[in-house]
Amino acid sequence: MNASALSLRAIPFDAVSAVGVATQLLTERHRENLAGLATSMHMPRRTIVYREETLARWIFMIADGVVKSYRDLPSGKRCIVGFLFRGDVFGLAENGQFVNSTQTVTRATVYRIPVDALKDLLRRDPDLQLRFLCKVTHQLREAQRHTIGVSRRTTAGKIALFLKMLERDGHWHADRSAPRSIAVPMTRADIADYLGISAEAVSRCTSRLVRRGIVEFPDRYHVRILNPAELERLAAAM
Amino acid sequence: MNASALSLRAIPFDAVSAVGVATQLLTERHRENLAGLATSMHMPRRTIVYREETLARWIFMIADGVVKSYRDLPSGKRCIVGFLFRGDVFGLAENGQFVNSTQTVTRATVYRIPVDALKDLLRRDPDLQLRFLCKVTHQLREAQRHTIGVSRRTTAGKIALFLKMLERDGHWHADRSAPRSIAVPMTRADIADYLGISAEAVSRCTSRLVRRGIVEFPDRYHVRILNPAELERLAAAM
DNA sequence: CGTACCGTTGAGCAGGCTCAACCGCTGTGG
DNA sequence: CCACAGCGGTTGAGCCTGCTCAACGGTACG
Repeated sequence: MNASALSLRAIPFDAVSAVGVATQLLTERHRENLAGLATSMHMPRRTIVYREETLARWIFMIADGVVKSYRDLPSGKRCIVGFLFRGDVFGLAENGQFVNSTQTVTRATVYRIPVDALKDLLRRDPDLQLRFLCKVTHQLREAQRHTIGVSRRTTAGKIALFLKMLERDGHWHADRSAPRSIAVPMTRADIADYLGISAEAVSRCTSRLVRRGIVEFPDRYHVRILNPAELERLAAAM
Repeated sequence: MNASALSLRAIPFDAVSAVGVATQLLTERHRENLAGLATSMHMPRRTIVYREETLARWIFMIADGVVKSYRDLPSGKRCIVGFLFRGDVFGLAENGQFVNSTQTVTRATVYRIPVDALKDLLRRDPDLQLRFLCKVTHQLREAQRHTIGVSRRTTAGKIALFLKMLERDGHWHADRSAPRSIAVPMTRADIADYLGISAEAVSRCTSRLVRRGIVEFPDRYHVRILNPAELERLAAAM
């Protein structure tokens, strides 16, 4: 087991030097302890990790790749509550059941930890537990930011905010050889379900952004921001 | 200090008998330990508890009343990320600063706990900390549900979901003498900012619900659900 | 008693949804 | 090797709903 891939990224409770940047919360010792409980799983893209309302015996941590957490509403509409990246945790249960379904967006490496064993470890190691508390708090704030993004009136504002989120959260797996090129690993339909708009609206809006010279798409799964100031303005505008 | 008012309500990780119902997470011992650190504060309605980006030295727990957590966007628009009720925690920091502003919606009793002292306590008492972890996880799920609500297309669906949330979360302070009458302590503008719609849309929609005989408003701050099935249908319909 | 603010309703407009067609790519089977 | 089906993405046409601006009544509070 390569424990160095076991990471927990978040902005700490306390003030640190770099503002607004997620850092690695785990020490080498923490990672070794967790690695003792974890099973590493490699998954091809579009693999269902688990389905909502099934028995939650494990907690998952992402070593690499992207996972989406979603719910299928009674109407048949799908709602993506979050994209999860390297250093994120998922699978926290309610009443012993998963609340969302999760599926890999890209090829992914995921660590699976039995929930009972993790609970024991957290009870024995309050310092490690505090880091998990920090991580969950971080994800709570991310969820709140997502809500703010979805409640934006204009489609352009939602898309702009979404691209900035990808730049912030997804840059750990971005292509290093092409600076300022951001990976967009999900489909347009995924983006639509995440932002609460139709896939057509996503497509129309990105096309307009391209025509206005604000961004460009080298290929379907990468975007380059040409005019950050204008994108920023769109994101800020209500 | 009346420690019995110190509560932490959430749905536990593990399976329990009553599904979907938040329960008290703290034992008497936990409450006493917390009470030793906490200062009780009584606040009139519309009191700012703290402002975003200020130094976060305390964590807050609600003994009674309703608090809103919000952010003012650059455009001047206000976005309410959540309403907080009895048994909720707020003030979890990022980089030593509060991320949102909070204000009381009703008269409220709030416990203020120094963050350093709480951290020490949580380090000494891993079992208590696990309960806080459960609580934050619960609030994360609430935030996700909120996102799903906001991404609903129709105003009627959003309002219906909002009323069901009030019925679920707010019933601890509902008027016992008028069964099935749900307290709506916030203004229409608050509801609008929470749901990401205009105050006019809230007003128009509630009027229509009244005309259709689905709900009635005995007064401005209470609602009675006359046709739960129809409301449910509206909430489910996309 | 006056003054705000909250809530409601109306008129007009714009933006996004729905339905539909079309293109390009991929994988599959004849 | 090619035909075809399926999916993801894009674009167009028309409709609908919620936003904006505006006016007005009621209530709470100084």
